[in-house]
Amino acid sequence: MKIGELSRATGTNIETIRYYERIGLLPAPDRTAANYRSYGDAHRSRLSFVRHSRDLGFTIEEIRSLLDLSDDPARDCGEADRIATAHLEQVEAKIAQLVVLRDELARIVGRCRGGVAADCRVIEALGDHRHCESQH
Amino acid sequence: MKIGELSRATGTNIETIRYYERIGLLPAPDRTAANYRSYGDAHRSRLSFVRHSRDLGFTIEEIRSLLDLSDDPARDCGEADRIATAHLEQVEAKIAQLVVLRDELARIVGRCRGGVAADCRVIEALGDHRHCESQH
DNA sequence: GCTTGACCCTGTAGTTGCTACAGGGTGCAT
DNA sequence: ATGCACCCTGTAGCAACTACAGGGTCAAGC
Ligand SMILES: [Zn+2]
Ligand SMILES: [Zn+2]
Ligand SMILES: [Zn+2]
Ligand SMILES: [Zn+2]
Repeated sequence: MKIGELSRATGTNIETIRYYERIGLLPAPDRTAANYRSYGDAHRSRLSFVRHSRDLGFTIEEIRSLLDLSDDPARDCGEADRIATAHLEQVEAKIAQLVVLRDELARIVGRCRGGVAADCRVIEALGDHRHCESQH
Repeated sequence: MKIGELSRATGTNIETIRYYERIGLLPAPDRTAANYRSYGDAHRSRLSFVRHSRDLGFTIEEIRSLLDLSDDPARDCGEADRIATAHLEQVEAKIAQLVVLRDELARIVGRCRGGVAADCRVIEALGDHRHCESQH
């Protein structure tokens, strides 16, 4: 499989595939006589793992650890659990933070009654946190 | 006011203040004989506006537009409203996306029963989106 | 046999919003 | 005069890509 096929098979940008190779997330594949990268099924499933994990929000370093783990099938899977649980907690924290932001923004947007910038409640609210009802 | 005082007054890193000046978000202040930046109240309130807007998640370019608007008090404030409303919608979209992610992650994490990596349901789920119940 | 177009290669620079130096100058107290 | 806190410029780093520039390869069609 050439890089374009792998790209289509996994929905990954070609430049991203080369990037993953450069940072050591994907192993360097064999090359054809013309120096083209030549991938097999193992590459495809490894890249799918990476993309799916990225889609779920894991960082590259987290994925690196998860790949190390799955490369070593006899190891205890506790670390995978820890990484995934920590990530879940981060997502929850991020949601909580965005919800506070959303409520504050909705309050701010709702105050605009039109008119000139000098009288705009939106601009006033952005200039002074004391108009806010939440910490953020 | 020297840059350190402005930094303390607004809770902004000194390097960040210089960065904002470099990208044209804050006007270059006067300098003392020793070439130190010297700020006044107008700078302080402009920087507060910037920081507060950043805390609310606006991008630098959005803040640039908002500042242009507030520099021109006779202009109609409709654009401020549009920027803030668009940003609110983005925050809502991001929350919705993270909620989907959180639910999927919670499902994945909940499936780990311990044991070796070869049998881990977390690693299995990360490798194959077909185990997922949502699009993400 | 020669061109056209799709594909591939390397290497580098750009994105966002900062943050962290390195290597130097200034100002005040002891 | 020497320490220390503070200031200056300029550059490089972070995450995770993305976008070229400038070149090579290969099969199809004329
Ligand atoms: Zn308004
Ligand atoms: Zn606020
Ligand atoms: Zn497990
Ligand atoms: Zn999935």
